[in-house]
Amino acid sequence: MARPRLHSPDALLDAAEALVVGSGRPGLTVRALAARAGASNGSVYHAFGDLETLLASAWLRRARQFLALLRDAVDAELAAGGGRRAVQAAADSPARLAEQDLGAAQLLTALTREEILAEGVAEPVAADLRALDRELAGVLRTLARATHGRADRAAVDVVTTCVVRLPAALLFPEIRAGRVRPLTRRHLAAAVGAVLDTP
Amino acid sequence: MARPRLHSPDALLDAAEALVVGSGRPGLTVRALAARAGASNGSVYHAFGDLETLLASAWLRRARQFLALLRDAVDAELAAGGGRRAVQAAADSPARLAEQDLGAAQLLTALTREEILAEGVAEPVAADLRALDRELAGVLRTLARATHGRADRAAVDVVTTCVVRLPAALLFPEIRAGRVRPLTRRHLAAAVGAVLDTP
DNA sequence: CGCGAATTAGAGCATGTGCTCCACAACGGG
DNA sequence: CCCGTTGTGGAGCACATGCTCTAATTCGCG
Repeated sequence: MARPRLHSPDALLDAAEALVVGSGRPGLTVRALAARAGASNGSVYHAFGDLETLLASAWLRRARQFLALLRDAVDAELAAGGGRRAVQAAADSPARLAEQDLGAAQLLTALTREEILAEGVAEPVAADLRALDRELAGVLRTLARATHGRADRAAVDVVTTCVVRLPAALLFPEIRAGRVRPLTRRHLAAAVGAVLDTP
Repeated sequence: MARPRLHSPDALLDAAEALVVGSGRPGLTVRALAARAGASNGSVYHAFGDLETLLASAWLRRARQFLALLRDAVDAELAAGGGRRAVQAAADSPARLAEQDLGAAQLLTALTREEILAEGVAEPVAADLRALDRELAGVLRTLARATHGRADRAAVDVVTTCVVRLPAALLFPEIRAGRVRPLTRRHLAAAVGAVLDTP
C-alpha cells in the first residue's frame, strides 16, 4: 500500500538517546539526530511531528522500562512481608536498571523534568506521560500505606524522599559516570532506613 | 579621567541572577539581561567580555558567600568538639544560606557544574573558580580527618556524599520552591548520620 | 576649552536552530 | 501498468542567539 519505512521510529529513538546521554538535552538537535540515524530531516518530522515529542517518546520508552522494574521489586518485597524492605528495593531500583541496561538508566538521569514536560509535547504522548506519572504516584501511595499505615501527604512525602530524592542524589551521578559502586548502594540503604525512622 | 559607569557590574550580576533563578541557564541571554538591567548590549560586553564569563562571575559571587557560611559553621562545630557535628552543620548550610539570602541559594541550585564550567570562561574568573574548588576540597579533607582520622579517597568520598550529594537531593528542590521545611532538615541530619555510620 | 580615556548605545553580522514544503521514490491493489 | 498511499530527501525560511564594531557621550585634567 505504501513505501516501507527505511528508519524505524525505534532507531530514531536510539539515536536520540545516544545524543542525549552524550551531551544532554542541548546535544539533541534535528541535524545531529538525522546525521546519527542516517536519516533525513523529513523522516524525523514525518515520524514524530516535532523534537519535543520525539524527546518525550524516548524518555517514555525508558521510563516504562524503569517503572516495570520498580513495580516488580516492590511487589516481590511487599509479598515477602516488609513494607520497609519494599521501600529499600524501590530506592535501589535505579541501580538495578543500570546493571541490566546502562543506556536506559543514563537517559533517565540525563534529563530534568522541565526538559521533558516542555509545552510542545503532542497529545497522545503527553497523555502517556501523565498516565505514567499517575502510576508512579500509585506506587508511592502503596508504599506509604505499607510503611506508615496511611497514604496522606506527609506519609507519601517521606516515601518520595526515600524512593526519588535519595536515589537521585546518590545513584544518579554514578550512573552518569557509568558505574555504581556497592558502597554507594549501602549508603543509600542506610540513608533510607534513617529517613524512615525519623519521627 | 573618564566617563563614570551607569550600570555597576554588580547590577548586571543581579539582573543575571534574577533571570537564571527564574528560567535557568537558557533564560540568560544577552538581550534579556540588557533589558532587565536597563543597559545596552555594549555595556554588558564592555564589563564582562562574554556571557559565559558573566555567568561564572555571578555564580562565583554567591559561591563565595556560601563557602564563607560553610567554613564558619564547620569551624565553630569543630572547635566545639564533634567532627560528626561539623559534618551535620556543613550539610545543613545550604538551608541556612536560604534563610538569610534566598536568592543566593536559588542561584546556586539553579545551575549545574557543566553550565558554569563551560569552555569559554575568561582567565581571571576561571582561575577564581579553580581556587574556590580547591578551597572546598580542603574543607572536605578537614572534615574527613575529623570523622575518619584520615583524608584518603574513601574518607573524603563519604564526607562528600554527606555534605554535597545528600543536601543536593533533599534541600535543593525545596530551596528552588522557596521554602525549606524543618522536617526535611531532620531527614537530612538522619541520612547524614546513617551514611557516616555505614561500615 | 579642548583632549584622551572610559563607558554607552545600538545597528548589524554570522551562525545555529526548529520547522515547512514539495518533488520524488517505493510499495500493493485494481 | 498506472495510481493512491506512505515514506524520504533536502533546500530553504524565519527566528533567536552571541558577539563585533563604530560613533557618540561624559567625565577629569591641563
